[in-house]
Amino acid sequence: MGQEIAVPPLDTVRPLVSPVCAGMDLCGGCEARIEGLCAPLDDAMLADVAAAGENCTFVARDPLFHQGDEASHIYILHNGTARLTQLLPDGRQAAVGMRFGGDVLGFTASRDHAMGAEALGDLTACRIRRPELERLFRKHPPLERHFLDLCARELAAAQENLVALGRFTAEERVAAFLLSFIEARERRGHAGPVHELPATRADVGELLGLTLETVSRTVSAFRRRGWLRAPSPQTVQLLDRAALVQLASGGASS
Amino acid sequence: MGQEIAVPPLDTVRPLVSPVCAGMDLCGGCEARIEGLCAPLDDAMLADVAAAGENCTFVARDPLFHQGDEASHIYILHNGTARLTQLLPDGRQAAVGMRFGGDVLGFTASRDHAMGAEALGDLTACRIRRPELERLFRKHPPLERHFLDLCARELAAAQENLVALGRFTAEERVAAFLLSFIEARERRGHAGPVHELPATRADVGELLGLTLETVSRTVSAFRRRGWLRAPSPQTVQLLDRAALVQLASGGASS
DNA sequence: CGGCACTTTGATCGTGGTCAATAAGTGTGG
DNA sequence: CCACACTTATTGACCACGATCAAAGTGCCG
Repeated sequence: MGQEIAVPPLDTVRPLVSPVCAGMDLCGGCEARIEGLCAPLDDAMLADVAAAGENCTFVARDPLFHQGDEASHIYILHNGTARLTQLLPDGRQAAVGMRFGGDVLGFTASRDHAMGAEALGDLTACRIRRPELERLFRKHPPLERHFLDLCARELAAAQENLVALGRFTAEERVAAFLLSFIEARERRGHAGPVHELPATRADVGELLGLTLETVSRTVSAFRRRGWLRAPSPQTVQLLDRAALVQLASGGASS
Repeated sequence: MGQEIAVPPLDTVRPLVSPVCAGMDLCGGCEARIEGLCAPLDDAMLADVAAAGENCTFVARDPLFHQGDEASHIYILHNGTARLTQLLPDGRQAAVGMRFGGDVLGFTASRDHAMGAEALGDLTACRIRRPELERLFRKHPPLERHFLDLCARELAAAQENLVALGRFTAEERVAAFLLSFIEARERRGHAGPVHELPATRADVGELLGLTLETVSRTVSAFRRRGWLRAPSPQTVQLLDRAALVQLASGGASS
């Protein structure tokens, strides 16, 4: 937003799983401190935020909150992965995104959560009551500005995803997902060439508007083309990132 | 956001074309003053905002700004309709949403606009330079809060649309579009049973991730079922709103 | 009247969904 | 240690929704 804040440089693909500016460590102990990303947050403020937060832990498939619950807290993820989902009246389920250490969840303008959040694997977070957050906003105006930046970035990410869901083929979506996921992990310091995928094929399908079979077939196709290895179904290693980037960006030269 | 602000009551469908809380008149002369919607904005602040704005007018298909342009201004729409679009490298185009009087366009955290905006028909707006907006934020902290609310609502709307694009059938999308569009117009005081649609079938298709032929066929199907009338291709009148709502909400009982 | 942009409708095709069978992995209890 | 149940992944066969290609039809403006 204001102040000519630079967009992180390593964003080669649309942020399909998590907004760009994640990883601004709001209350210490987050898995990744990303330096120089957004507004510099001063230590006194961070200490206040940390003091206001209540730590909590979750295991795989624990809900952080349910769709329809009153939005009484916001959550700041420390370690682990979560996903945001919405359930339709007839039982169809869609996922809106994945969130990682440093991301903020459950910050909404409406009284209730329009979507639920659940942990994918072990997860630690801290949560802050909404009235407490309002108090922090009043005490530290830059914090409110920080949330405005966060919100604007999440919005931009969601709008890019709209384009992907509206116009991308299955292969383009899976490529975009893999790249976006791996970049989000790398940005948080997970360097290894082999990446653990904390989501089932069904989870990925819900995120991309595809069925689990299509996700499986598409990953297999990428494997056959030598674009990636999958030592196990839950791990991936990219072998030809350029080919995937080409696909994932709505490739001009296909 | 904070302060227990009520979500507008007349929202029966997901806001597919425009975020819920549009229509908060930021600089006078807007086609619709919507009372009591969000934070009450005090007159001195509104006067300052109005003074900072520069009025501008557009005709059909004029660009307000292009994808990739530097985000030097934000735009507050007064009258008319605009749409946000993104062009993919290979020429595919997607639309992210439609915007109406009272909506804010072009407010982004990155230096450049990730998407373009164009007028659909005659349009009046006022634009404010970013540095000027920053100055207003400092002078009127509630204005910054107002933008945070706006942004959070736009985010929620975009995320709902993600679910629609990921999981809805063609008929569900078209139904959701028609309802959302008509509700947005009604909320701005356009009461009549017959609504002018300032978008071609191709425009609607780009918004919904469908082709123009599918949009046309779907509208025809609704017409045959007696759910709507279309005195001309560019006008619609709903005859059975309940049936459309049923479809558009991801109907449990189909 | 001609030209043009948009819409409608039809015919056909293809991507991705659905249904189903098998395989592989994981944890539990005998 | 293996048998068993259970979850997840993979692959195949088939199908359907919506895309694509094509041809009229309609309204508007010069």
